[in-house]
Amino acid sequence: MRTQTHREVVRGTIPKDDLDGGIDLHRTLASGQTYRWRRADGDLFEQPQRHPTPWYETVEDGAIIRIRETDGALEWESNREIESTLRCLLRLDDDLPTILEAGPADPIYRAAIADHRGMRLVKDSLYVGLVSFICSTQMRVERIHVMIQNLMERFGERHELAGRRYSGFPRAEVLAKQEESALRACGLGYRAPYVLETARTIDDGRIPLPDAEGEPYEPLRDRLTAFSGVGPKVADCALLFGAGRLEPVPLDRWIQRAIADHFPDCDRGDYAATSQAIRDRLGPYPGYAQTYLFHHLRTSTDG
DNA sequence: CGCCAGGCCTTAC
DNA sequence: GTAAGGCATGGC
Repeated sequence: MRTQTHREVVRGTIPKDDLDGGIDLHRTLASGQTYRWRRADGDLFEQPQRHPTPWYETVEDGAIIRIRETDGALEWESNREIESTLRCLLRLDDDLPTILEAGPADPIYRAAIADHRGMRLVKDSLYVGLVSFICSTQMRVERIHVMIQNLMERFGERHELAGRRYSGFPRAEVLAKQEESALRACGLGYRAPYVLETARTIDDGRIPLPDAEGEPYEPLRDRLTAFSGVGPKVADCALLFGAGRLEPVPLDRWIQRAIADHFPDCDRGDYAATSQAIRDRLGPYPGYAQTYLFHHLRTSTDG
């Protein structure tokens, strides 16, 4: 696989004053929404101590992306202009205070938004979301990150900028050509055949990736479950963190626990009905509320 | 050792 | 249609 070498480093800054509610990169990129970022100093999940933060790095559509927080701005470096890309990927145009204030009055939700200021939702892509969350089943966030980083390093498009190497998220047509054993070697375990089958299904066009912006949410979620390894929960995550839909409330173990403890009236027995009940309960931006609850419960329980 | 992790698939009724 | 079992793997 050839490495694309880029010569010119392009830089820019986005003042935090331009972002309603600011941004906290650690909370946004290490909260189990996206697994395609690494941190230049090592462990993505370690709390960065001071500003400027270490660089967070990934590749998007042929563009290397390096970002960090300073006291007053979001700084970026790349091989080209990427501000509009960043605005999309990190949802920088979302009005965080308005969105979060519109959530429910319940104390657990209010505690969640008070403790994690600046956490934004991300928007990878439907494809990246599907592959990432097929890998997520019965797996801890930190280990999903290892799996996806392995896939990127072994099968992603390679780039070089200023002497540093970067890998993109592997394309479906590349994954489709691999052997199952090669995916197992990335640590995917029993999810390897699911990722392989989904990549092949997309690559050969058996099931086209739907346009996730122009269709009603629930039929869309049900359609995605046609992909191997994709049930309602994985489909919800792919739509929320990949496709930019804000309706889904993925029901994982943590959220099911939160429903039992804090919203017991929303437990309707099966996934679709419970999901709709909690969605109606969480206000106009259910996906945002869910993500704050998930991150809050997960980080306050296991430390 | 057993239990858990951003569940899904297959099989049995 | 719903209910069990199986599934890889590492951390605790």
